[in-house]
Amino acid sequence: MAERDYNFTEIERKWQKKWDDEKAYLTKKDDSKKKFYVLEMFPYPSGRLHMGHVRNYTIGDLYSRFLRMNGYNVFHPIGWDSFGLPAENAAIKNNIPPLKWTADNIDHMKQQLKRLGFSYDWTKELATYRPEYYRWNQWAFVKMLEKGLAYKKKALVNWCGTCNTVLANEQAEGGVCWRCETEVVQKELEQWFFKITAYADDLLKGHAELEKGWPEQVLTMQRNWIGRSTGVMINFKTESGEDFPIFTTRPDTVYGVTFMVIAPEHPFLERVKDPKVKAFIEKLKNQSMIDRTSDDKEKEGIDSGLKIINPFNGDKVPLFVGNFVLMNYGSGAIMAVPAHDTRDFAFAKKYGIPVKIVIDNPKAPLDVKTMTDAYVDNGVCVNSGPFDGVSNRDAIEKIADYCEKQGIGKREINYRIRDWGISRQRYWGCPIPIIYCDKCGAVPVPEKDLPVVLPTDVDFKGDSVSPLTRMDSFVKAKCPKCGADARRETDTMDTFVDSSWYFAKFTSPGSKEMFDKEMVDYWMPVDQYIGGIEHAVLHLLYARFFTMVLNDLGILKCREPFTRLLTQGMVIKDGAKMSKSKGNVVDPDEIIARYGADTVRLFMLFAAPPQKDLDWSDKGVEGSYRFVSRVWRFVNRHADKYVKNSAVDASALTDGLKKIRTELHRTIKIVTGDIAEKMQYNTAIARMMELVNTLYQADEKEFDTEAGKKVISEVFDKLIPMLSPFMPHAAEELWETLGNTDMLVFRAWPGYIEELTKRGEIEIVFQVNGKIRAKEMVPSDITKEDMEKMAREHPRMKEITDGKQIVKVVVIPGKLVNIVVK
RNA sequence: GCCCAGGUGGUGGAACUGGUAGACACAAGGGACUUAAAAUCCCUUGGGCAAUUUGUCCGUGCGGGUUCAAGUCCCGCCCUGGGCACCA
Repeated sequence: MAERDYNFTEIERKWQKKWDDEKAYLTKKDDSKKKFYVLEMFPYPSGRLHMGHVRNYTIGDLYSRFLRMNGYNVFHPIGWDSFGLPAENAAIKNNIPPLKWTADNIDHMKQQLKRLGFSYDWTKELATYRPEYYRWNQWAFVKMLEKGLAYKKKALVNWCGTCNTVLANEQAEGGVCWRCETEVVQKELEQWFFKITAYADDLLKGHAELEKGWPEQVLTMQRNWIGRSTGVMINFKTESGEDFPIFTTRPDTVYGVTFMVIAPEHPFLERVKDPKVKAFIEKLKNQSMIDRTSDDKEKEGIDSGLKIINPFNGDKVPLFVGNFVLMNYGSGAIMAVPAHDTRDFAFAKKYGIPVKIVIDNPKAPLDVKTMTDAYVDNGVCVNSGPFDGVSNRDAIEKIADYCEKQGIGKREINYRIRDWGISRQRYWGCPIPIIYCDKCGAVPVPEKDLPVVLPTDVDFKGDSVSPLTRMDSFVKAKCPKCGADARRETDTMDTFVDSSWYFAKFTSPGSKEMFDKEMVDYWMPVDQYIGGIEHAVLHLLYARFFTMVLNDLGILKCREPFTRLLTQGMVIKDGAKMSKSKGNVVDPDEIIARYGADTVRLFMLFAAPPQKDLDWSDKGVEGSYRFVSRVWRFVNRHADKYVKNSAVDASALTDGLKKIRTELHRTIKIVTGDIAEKMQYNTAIARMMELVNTLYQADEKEFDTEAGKKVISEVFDKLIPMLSPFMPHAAEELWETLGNTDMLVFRAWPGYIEELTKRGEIEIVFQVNGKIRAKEMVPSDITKEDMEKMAREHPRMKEITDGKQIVKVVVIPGKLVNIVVK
């Protein structure tokens, strides 16, 4: 048969159109099948797809196609996370309206996704910048307001001077902006917050459900971020008898308090008159958070001159102002026990504060004079009044009990996580549906008036102030309560709000309610979510929070949105993440033009397992192309021998054909396992490459025999469908070449016959004292006894063991014989 | 400092619950085809030593250990990547 060129451009276009025409990926509710929701994190429409996207979506697509072929009703949608700063920055810089910029980018990237042949149900496409989407942001906001889960407060917030907006704590980790890495400063502003702290415990408890399906690392990161700690709020007293509460996790050390430390922002300090202390407080307040909390920063403090009284022993101790105490955790002040806390110890040494031991080491009694560091291990209470002699572990509970009984304190749980600040002083986002009235205050926009539409006829003056603030037509409004003239909120929502529920919206993008109940109940939760690990405490935490809130509102049936999570590695080149600044970006379009989408997809799956970083290699891509071409050539060369559904007569096979058949069935078995259980696509491909190598090495003449034709037909019937999730276009074309009229996308995943996966002959190893001394081919059904006999009689083995005493013989069936001699 | 993950040829990466280390691919070398090149197909390829088939020793970050047998398990260290780090 004449060999055809592998014209991938034409082939790929042809099949993309056919899939479209046949509505191959359209999804419907179907109770006869098990549902499976596969989702990749939706992209921000930055303008062009990058390799990270291609990898992410290829992994999801492979899995979707595989599951579809295995009889699942697969839901695989895609959309656009299309609010956010880049659009606005582009507007300021190039004078393109954000709406146009965004819509154009979406158009372009959509074409790119289509060119890659991903099996999305495009009828479910959504974009967060559309009013019909974000009106539900607003609706949810109002609901949360009603439930007390959204509120406004004046607070110290993270301000990024480059982005000109406030950031949530999760977005300012390490004191820098998550987007542009500018150092974040603290500003006091009126801001809207979501009360994620109310769900801190739920978010932690939910982890139990996720342990099977989420990477341990992500759960750990979330656990650390939430930072639950149990302790006691103890009421110390000021000299004038006022309460001075502090939170501690170590009530067992309360008798060892020799000073207290308070945050510089604490209102309690307003009474300080000493100018030296006041100056110090001002200095600290003006330091950025990164300065104040960076690890190499020395702990600094000053004696405020005020004294605090310990309710346990009446000790009167100095109150210091310290740079390391945080206003927004606990009560903004701490008790300090230098003898048993390393930080307190260092601070006490620096400022000459006494050290008082209250937990002694039973094995080696402590001495204040010779201590060089705090004693932080367990021990026995001393100098602790009625608690002397109690082990400090027990004392923690006993002293907590005592506090509660005496009314000088109570048990409390504190969290590190703070409420989620969602106000952004930017234009290109979802308007916060609030109207400010002088009489009625902040009034939510009534449901019937939603959505508050973001005006698109805006004028960027080139400054970085949100144009909304200057737009009278937007700002001026009537108070929904009293009808008086009022002002609209001009801040927009954090774009992480948009992405906190989009996965559920895919189930019914056009619904009249937030979701179509039937559809959302049917599809949710997402069974397999795929994306980068960088969202571990951002998107993934927010989305869980939102899902819980919507669950409590009765809108969602599930409480956890993502049953399983795969965090895929980055695509790197020359040892670094692909980025414009490093100049190591590879453009997907170029590679598709040169090798075709199937090759790109194959390479993405072959070069590394999904969880690991993937090293881009031009040569490696060529290798993938070579494989696609090898398959192409082989099938075309032997297409004329294909007989559909021909039954192989096992007894009529030559050894060569038998081997091919065994390898075929083995391959199906291994590939199926690699995809379904291990999610290890690189080895699945390697295994198929081996099979193709076997086919090439076979004696071609055999394929012309009757038996040969049947074997080759069986190979095609199974190999080509098996390849189709990896290289869908080429597989369809080859399938059609064979004269088949059905499409592989509707075909079932090939099965295998267990009996046929067993090789007739296997190689076993003979060892002496664990060292390999000989190898032999034997029938695979050889008995243990025969193996041992062969090993003992093998001339080489005899030679080595000759004259030595055989201590023991270990036989592992089908593997090896080890003769142990002395 | 603490908690994870990892360290395997020149390279990316394989190796089931301990049982032939290096699958598959890239690169390199050789051969076939070709006027030539590309493409393609085939072969070799962890290192050392000796050699005719072949034999033999070393080898999965380092040092110990358990075991008939260790990349895999245990103990101690080194390095890389990631997370957490004044949260009281």
